[in-house]
Amino acid sequence: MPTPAHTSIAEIVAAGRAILATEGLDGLTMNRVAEATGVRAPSLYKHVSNRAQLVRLVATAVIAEVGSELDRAATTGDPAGDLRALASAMREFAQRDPHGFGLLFQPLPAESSLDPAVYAAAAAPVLRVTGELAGPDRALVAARTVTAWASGFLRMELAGGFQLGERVADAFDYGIALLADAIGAHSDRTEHTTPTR
Amino acid sequence: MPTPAHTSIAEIVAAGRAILATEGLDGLTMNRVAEATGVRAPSLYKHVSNRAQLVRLVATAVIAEVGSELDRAATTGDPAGDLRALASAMREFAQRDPHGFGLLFQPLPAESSLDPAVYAAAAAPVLRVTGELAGPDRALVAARTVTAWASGFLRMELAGGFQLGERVADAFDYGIALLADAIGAHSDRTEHTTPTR
DNA sequence: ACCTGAACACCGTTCAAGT
DNA sequence: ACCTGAACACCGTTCAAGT
Repeated sequence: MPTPAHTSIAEIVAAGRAILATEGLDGLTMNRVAEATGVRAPSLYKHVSNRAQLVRLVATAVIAEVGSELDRAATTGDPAGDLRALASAMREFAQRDPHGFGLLFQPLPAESSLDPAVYAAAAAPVLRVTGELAGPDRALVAARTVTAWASGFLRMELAGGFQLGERVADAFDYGIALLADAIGAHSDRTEHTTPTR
Repeated sequence: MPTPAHTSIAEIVAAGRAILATEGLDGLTMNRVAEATGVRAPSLYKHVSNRAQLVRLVATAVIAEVGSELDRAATTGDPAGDLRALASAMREFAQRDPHGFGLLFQPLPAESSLDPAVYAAAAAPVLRVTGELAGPDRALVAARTVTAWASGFLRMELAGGFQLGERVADAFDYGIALLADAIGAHSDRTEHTTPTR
């Protein structure tokens, strides 16, 4: 007589997501997840192949969350204002859930990267706004520039990497204003003589 | 009769640094370091207080290396060219030693951050170049913007985070050209009516 | 078909005992 | 004063045995 499942992949990932937020990546152990799902550790292997895959699924869940918050944030109407709103939304996420944010762009065990569809959905609001600012041909390179800057800034901030004085918030404001201005100025939409060298 | 030391803190950190490069952070175990220094794992605790401190010392060594490479890179004469050279030097380091690079800005066990003097030395060449581009008042915020962008970009690249097509190198070139232009344009040195809003 | 306890190889770390 | 083996509590993971 088959035993009914006491847990599920969805419950396991949700438990892992919660444990990551409260206890960090080191606290995300198979035993801890098993305890949270009311099962023993070996049973988890009926649902995930190993801890690395579980971590990858949790990271995908985090990316989906960030994407939906970005989606809600970019509603200013003004593209430059939207870009600022996107950056602020990322910063709020990072400060609310530093462990979750820390899992983004973690060089995960090379085998397989994250679900491309989830990745694309999270990138969509950024691409939409940079497209409005820079035009369609430069939307992607501009989105990569903004995402790289924001993720790098926030990671440095969370890691305590700004040690040389001055207010960190000033550097954040400077950075996003600089990027919004420059990306708009380099648009292929408003001008056709491009000022690149 | 006292036993002479078979190893030293310098040898331990150097061994850890080499193991990090070849086997990654997960491979940097106390046993592995002990083996490389010709000693048993418990003996390491006469020289470091725990693995977290050893990892922190290795991270400090990595930062020092990056700093010295940045120092050698910024020799173009032209500030914008120097900024590009700094970014390229960081990219070359990241590609040559992804595990070492990955340890930069890792949210380390909060207790103590890295040695501020080493950190300041590594930041110095970036600050010098951004100072030439943006003027002394904006040198720090500009340096933070460039460092955030470069570290975020390279981390995303190493993590396989650029999944939406187009050449990654194009996005890198776009980003550094945009930053060099914009930081120069926002200088408090060449103009006194600042175009910030 | 899923769950379990027992087992294995590995961690980091402590500590009494050696020299 | 430093090094060692033995031990402890913990990992991730496998597997035969239960239902």
